[in-house]
Amino acid sequence: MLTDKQQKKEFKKVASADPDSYYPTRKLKAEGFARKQCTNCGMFFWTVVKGRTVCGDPACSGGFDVVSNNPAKVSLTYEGVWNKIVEMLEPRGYKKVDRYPVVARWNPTMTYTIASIAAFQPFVITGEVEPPAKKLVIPQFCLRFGDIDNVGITGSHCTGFVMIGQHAFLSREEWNQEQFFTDIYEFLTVGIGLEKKEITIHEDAWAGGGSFGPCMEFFSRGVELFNQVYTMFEQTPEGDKELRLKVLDMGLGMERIAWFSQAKPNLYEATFPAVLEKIRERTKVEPDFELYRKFSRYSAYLNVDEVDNIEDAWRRVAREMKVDIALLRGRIMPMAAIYSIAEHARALLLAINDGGLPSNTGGGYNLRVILRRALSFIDQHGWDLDLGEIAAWHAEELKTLFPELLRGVDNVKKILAFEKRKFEETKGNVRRILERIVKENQEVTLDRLLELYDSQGIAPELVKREAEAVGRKVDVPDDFYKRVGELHERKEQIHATKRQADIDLAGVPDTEPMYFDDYAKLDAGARVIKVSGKYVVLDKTTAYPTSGGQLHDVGTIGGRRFVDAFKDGGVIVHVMEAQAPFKEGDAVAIKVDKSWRDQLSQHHTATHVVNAAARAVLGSHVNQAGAKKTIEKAHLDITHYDSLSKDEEKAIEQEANRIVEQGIPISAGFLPRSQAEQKYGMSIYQGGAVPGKNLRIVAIGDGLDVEACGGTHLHNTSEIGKIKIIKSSKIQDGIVRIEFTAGPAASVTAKQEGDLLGETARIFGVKSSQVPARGNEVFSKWKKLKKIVGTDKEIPEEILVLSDTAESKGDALAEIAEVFKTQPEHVPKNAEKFLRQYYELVDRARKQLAAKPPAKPAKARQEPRKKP
RNA sequence: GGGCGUGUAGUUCAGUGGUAGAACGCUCGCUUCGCAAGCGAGAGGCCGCGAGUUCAAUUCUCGCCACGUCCA
Repeated sequence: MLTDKQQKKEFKKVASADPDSYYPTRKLKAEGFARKQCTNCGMFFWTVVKGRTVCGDPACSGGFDVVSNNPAKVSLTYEGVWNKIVEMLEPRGYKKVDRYPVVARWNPTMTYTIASIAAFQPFVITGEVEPPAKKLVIPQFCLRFGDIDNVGITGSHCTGFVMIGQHAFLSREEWNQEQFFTDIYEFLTVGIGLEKKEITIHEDAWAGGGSFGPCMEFFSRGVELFNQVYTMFEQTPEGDKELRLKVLDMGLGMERIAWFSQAKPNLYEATFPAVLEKIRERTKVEPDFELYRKFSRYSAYLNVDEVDNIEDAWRRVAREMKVDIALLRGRIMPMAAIYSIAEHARALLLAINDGGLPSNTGGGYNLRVILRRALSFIDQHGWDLDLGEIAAWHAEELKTLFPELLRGVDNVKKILAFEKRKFEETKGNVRRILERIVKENQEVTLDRLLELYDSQGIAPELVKREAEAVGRKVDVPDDFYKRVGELHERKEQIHATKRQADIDLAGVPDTEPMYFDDYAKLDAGARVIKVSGKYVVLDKTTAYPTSGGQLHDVGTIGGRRFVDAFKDGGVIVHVMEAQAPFKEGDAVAIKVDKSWRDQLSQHHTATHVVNAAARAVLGSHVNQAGAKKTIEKAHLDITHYDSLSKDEEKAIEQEANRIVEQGIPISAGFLPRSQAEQKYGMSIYQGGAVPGKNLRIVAIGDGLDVEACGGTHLHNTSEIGKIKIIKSSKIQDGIVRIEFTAGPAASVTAKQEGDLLGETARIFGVKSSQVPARGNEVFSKWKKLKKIVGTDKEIPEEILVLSDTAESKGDALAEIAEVFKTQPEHVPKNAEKFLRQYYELVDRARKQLAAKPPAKPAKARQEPRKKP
C-alpha cells in the first residue's frame, strides 16, 4: 500500500496523462478554457487568457490581488455567501443541511471538525450510514490550529471558519462529475459574477484514508477560492478499484468568498464587521486601511510556516512597500491584534458552545493556546476588552446563521471568565519567578531555560528580555524548541508497551448477540463453535461482553460457570472457570446470572441519570468523557472546567435521586443513524463514536437524557433504587470523575460509611451524629495544648475535658473527614491518633499543674476589676 | 495519552534526620491633631495525604491527592 502522499503523486501522473478521463474537461472546453502547463511550477491549469503562462498560485502569479479593481460583480456579505450558495444549489437538487458540532463526538478519527466532509466521516463515506441527503450543502464551522501565528497578520488565516460543503454520496450510475463541476463553476460566474478570464483552474489529485481521486482547484487573483474533490477510487490489495459509493467533496471557505467578493483589505473585515466596529469603539484604534491594503498584498510573505526568519520577512515586506519598518509594524500590529482577538473569540464561542473546554491536555490545549494568545494581545495594548463580551457580540452577529449560539453564550462567558482568572494566576507566577531570577542573579543555563519553559510555560525570549533589561546575558539557542521536542521524545520511548491476544480466532464467524434483541432474555440454547482451553465461542449468546465501559456478564454454559466474556472483533469469547468438556457442535444452554446483570444495569442506567443531573446542575457544557460500570461501583467522567465542590456533588446527587424518585420510563430501540441524529442531535454520542447503520437509542423520559448506547438498561428509573456519590476528582484539566454506586451496591457503600462512622463514634464515645463536633473539639484542643504544654502559660481547665456534643444534620462522615483533612477510610485511624495524642498532652498538663500549683495570677487580677 | 515542576503561617517564599523561619498582611500598644510611616509586642503551622526506613521523618524511599505547565 502506498501512503496518501505517494498515492496522490502517482495518481496525479496518471490523471494528467489522460485528463479527459479524469477531469470535467467537457464543460471547461465548452466554456472556452484551454489547458496549459505553468512555466514556473509545472502545474497543469485551465484558463481562457491566451497569453497566460503561469498558474494561479500566489507564488507563481505574484501574490494576492483582491483589492485593486476587484473582479467580483456581486458583493456578498458573510451570511450572503451562504444564502447565495443555497439560492444557486437548492434548485439543482442539493439539500440544505444544518451544521454539525465543531467537537466531533461521532468521529473516532478526530477531535474537532476540520472540514465539511468530516461531518460524514467515517461511516457515511464507507457506506455504513445513510447521509441526510444524497446531494447536500452545509455551512460547517470548522477548527484548525495549524496557522495560529498567522491569524491577524496575513489577513487570510483563521482558527475557526465556515467551510461550505457541496457534497454528494452516489453510486457509479448516479455520479455526474461534469454536473458537479458546472454547479460550482456557475456559482462563480453567475453567483458572484466573476468573468471567465479571472478564473484559473488547476488539475490536482487528492488521497486520504485509502481512497483517492482527481480534484480541481479554483483560483482568482492569487486566492484559492475552493477545491472540488472527486473521490472515486480506492486502494485494495488487488490494485486500485472504482468505489461503489463515490463521494463529492467540495469545500469552500465562506470567509474567503466574502472577503473576495467585497474586496475588503482582509478576511476579518468582511466576516465580522459589526464586532470589529464595537472593538474599535472601545479601543480607539484607528484602522489604516490604506496601509493594510498595501500590506495585504505582501502579507503572505509573513506566513511563519514558510519563512525561516520572521524579521527578515518583515524587512522584505517593508522594502517592497517602500515604508519604514518601525512605522509599518507600529500601525499594523495593533490592527493585527484586534483581528486576532476577534477571530479567536469567535472560534472559542463555537468550540465551547459545542462542548469543547480549554484545558492543559488533549484538544482542549489548542483552545487554551488561542485563548491566551487573545488575552496576551489585550494585555500588551492595555485594552478594555473582555473575551466573553466579544463572544456575545459574535453570537449576535451570527444569529441568523447559527441561532443556537445566542442560547449558549451565557455559559460560554462563564467558562471564558474562569479561564481568564486561571491565566492571570499563571501570569502572576511567571512574573514572580522572573523577578527572583533577576533579583537573585541566578545563573540561567540552557537546562534551566528548558525547565522553565517545559514545566512553567515561561518562554526563553521572556527570560532573555527580563535578564537583559538588567544587563545580564542569556543565550537562547536557535533550535531551542527542537530541543524541547527531543526532551519529550527520549522519555516517551521507554513507556511503549503492547498487549497481545492469546486465542486464535481465524475463521471463526461472528457471534450473534442476543442481548441486542431482547435485554430481558438471560437464558438461551446455543451451539458450541470453538473451544480452546478455557475459552468457548458459541454461535449466539445472551452474555454481554465487556464493552462500552460496562463489565461483562457471568453465568453458566451447559451448567459450567463462565467468569468472563469479551469481544474480539465480532466474536464474543466466554472464559470458563475451569476447562469444560465441550466440543464443537455441542448444543448447550447459556444462562446469565440475574443479580449480576441487574446490578450492572442499575449502574449503567444510573450513569445516564448522573450525566443528566450533572448537566442540569453544572451547565450545558457537560458531556460524558468516559465511564465504567462494575459490580462494586461505577464512575462517570464529565467535561467540566473546575473540580466539584461538596455542594455541587450534593446537588448532583440530589438531582439524580429526584430523577430516580420520579420513576421515569426508559425506552431503548434501534433507529437509523441519520434519523436519530436529526431527532435528538449529535449529543447522543455521549459514549463516543458508535459504528453501524442503526443506533440503539436509550432515552430516559422525554429527552431528559438520550444516548446512543449498547449497554444493558432498566425499564424505569425507579428500578435504580438509590444513587450515592462516593467522591469526585479532577482526573485531568477539564475532566471530572464522579464515582458513585446504585441499587444494592449503594447499600453496601452506605453500610461501609456507616461502619466507619460507627467505629469513629465508638472511639470518641459519642453518637454518630456527634462525631464531627467532637472530632473538631479534639483536634482544636490538641492543637492548643501542644502549644502551651511545657511552657509557663496558663492552662485553662476547660481545655482538659471534652464536652462538645453538638449534633450534625448532614453527612457526618464527610464532615469529620473534612475536619481531619483526610479521606473517609482514614477517619477512624485519625480519630484514634489525635485522641491518644490529646490524652497524652492532658496527662502532661495535669502533672504540670500538680507540680507547680497554678498560679491564678491572671484570674486574681481580673476579678477585682469586675466587682465594682 | 505522555513528560516535567510545585505543595511549609492569610499571602509570597526560605529551611532542616532531633518540637519550624523571613517578608508582607493581621491584632494590640507607643509615637502623631490625623494620615502615611516608624518603634515594640502578639496571634496565626497535623511542613498536602498515606505507607515504609529510623530511637527519631516536615526532611530520605514508595504510593496517592491537589495545583501548574509543556508536548502529541
